[in-house]
Amino acid sequence: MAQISLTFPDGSARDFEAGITPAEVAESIARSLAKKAISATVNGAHHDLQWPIEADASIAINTMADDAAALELIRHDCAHIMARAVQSIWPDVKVTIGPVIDNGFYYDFDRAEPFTPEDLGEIEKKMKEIINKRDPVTTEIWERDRAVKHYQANNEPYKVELIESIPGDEPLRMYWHGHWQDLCRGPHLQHTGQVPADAFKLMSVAGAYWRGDSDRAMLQRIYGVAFKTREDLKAHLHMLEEAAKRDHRRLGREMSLFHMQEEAPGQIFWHPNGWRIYTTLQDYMRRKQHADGYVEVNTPQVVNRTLWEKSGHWANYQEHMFIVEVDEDHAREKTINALKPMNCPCHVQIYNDGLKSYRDLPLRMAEFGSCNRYEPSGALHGIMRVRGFTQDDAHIFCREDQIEAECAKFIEFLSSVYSDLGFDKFEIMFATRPEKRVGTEESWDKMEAALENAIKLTGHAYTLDPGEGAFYAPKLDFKLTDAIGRVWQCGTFQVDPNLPERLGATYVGEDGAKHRPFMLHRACLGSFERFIGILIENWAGKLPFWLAPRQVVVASIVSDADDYVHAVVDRLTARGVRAEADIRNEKINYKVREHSMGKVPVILACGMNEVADGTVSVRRLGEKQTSVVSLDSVADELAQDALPPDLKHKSH
RNA sequence: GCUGCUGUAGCUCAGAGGUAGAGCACUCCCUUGGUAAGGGAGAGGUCGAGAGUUCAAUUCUCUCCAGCAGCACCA
Repeated sequence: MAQISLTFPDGSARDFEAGITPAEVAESIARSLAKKAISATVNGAHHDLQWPIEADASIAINTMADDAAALELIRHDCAHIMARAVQSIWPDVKVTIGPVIDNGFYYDFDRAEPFTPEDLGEIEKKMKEIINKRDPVTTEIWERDRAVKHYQANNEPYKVELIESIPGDEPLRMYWHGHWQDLCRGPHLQHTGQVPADAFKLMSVAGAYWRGDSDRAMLQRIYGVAFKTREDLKAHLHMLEEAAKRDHRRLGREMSLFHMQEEAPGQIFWHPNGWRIYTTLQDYMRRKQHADGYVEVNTPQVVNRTLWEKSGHWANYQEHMFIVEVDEDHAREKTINALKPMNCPCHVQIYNDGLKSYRDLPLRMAEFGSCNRYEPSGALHGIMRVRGFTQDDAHIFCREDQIEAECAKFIEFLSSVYSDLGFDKFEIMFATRPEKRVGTEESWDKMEAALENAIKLTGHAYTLDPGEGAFYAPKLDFKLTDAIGRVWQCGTFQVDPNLPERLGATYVGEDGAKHRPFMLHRACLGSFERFIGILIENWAGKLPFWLAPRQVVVASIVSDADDYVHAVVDRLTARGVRAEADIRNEKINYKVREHSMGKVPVILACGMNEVADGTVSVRRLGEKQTSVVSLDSVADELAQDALPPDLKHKSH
């Protein structure tokens, strides 16, 4: 037997016979280690204890103390145990795949009847039984024909299809959890009892297409979460509750920001409070863009189909457009229009009106463009994914040699906006030429180099996203991270040589000849609607003072202070602070509770002491402490707080 | 769009084959209270829409609409 040398984490090495398994290695070190072992890391790869090692390697034996390995195995074994439980309750259910995902796992089943919430409880119970059996997990490599025949005989067509899609030179690995068998690349735990029986929970069942293809069968996917300990599970469930409390749909209702109703699906009825956030944000963006050299325009909502035919939207985007047919009696025919789903074709119309010189470039044309897209009903989600929205859209018309500078300028712009809005962390995805594309290699080289150099110029890190560019040019996507670690793609910067071509945009160059400009599509927030949703969830409704729809409530403690309350409100209003009076016949406790729950950042309480001294009692949201301060200094402080960040920077 | 679930008062939800109930919110009265719910009274609903079964439907069935979760989509 050949000898191999295995190197341990402490740097020591020992010789073993080739073909030894990590389980045997662990056994040779200590009995107790062999019992505790769950898997091995061999040459950096996650390795089953039962897989033989044939050559020299580095090896580490993993136990439950190794978080990454432990969680992966627990979740993966949980998926198998769930599938086994399902098949033991309903033997005719067909199994497919069951991978590990963030915090848990899922498994897709084919079953005629839907799983109900009660079914999930029953499955959980069965899973616990299986875990308590401590059935050994075993594995074998099978010949392809044998595996196919096996699954054909067992009426598991999805497994047959899976096998057929695995390349011929890859070994097919089978796993058994007790008598239950599954095709799986592994690794797995040693026995089912290593899965903590009190640290998993089946969460939900939902449809999912077989192989992610909407033309294929709809399967039933059961989602579960699994952890090492019951405490971890409880912490996770608690976190989900906290996340649900930030849900912008819930906060939108509680704070009376907006509502939606079924006569206008996917469109928003903005209430005064919500619209104040919207206009404050829009005013801010307008100032920022103006300061950055943009001109602002506005273009039509309803545009004849002929323009969409020219732009290519009619051919490529029609199913997402609201079509408006106007029956013009006198014309004896219908005029077909579409609500604009994007602003770009209209911006080219403004560009095309009159001759443009190279001296006009770069021309940065911005519009808070209201767009309508007929999104599939299942895609709608609160104000985050809607059918009517407004983009902070702009198109920069420029020469090819200006792309790099414009791109760098935009990255700086976006970085400053995100930081003003409370997002310090964002990521740049650089999407390069896809397989199906138009244009010469030389032009792709230039466009990609321009974007890459621009990023480098700004000193930001970026992630390459190969092959994900548009068919005509590369692009950058900007993803920000919110307060609870979720990632949102909002900003985008897209080079476009295509649309100017289609719509015949030109400029007169230094040589007196006509040239084709490039068009750079760019957005920072994406859509105001979605971005406000993100802001609400990021701040859990407690928006920074300058963005808060209701900034100050001045509350009377006794009604003799009512006149003073009004005077305080007037004083603050004059200083640009959004202040309102609460002189209702309620106790101060009641008022404090209500406005705290309404997420009003500052409550100023006024009783007879304050009236006498010309002071107010200040209570800031989230703080129990109050302080009595002179009205003059509070007015100064709040007036300063109410300034949007761009104006604040100036005044310092 | 697909699969499943849901739709009852402004909100959160209970309910039953015989045309509905709670808490909070709302209105009025009492109370003037010092930092997260003072007390009392009152008003408020075509039970998502349409059709069917039935003596009778908000309840059962079907269709549609909308919402929720996930999938697919996001040129």
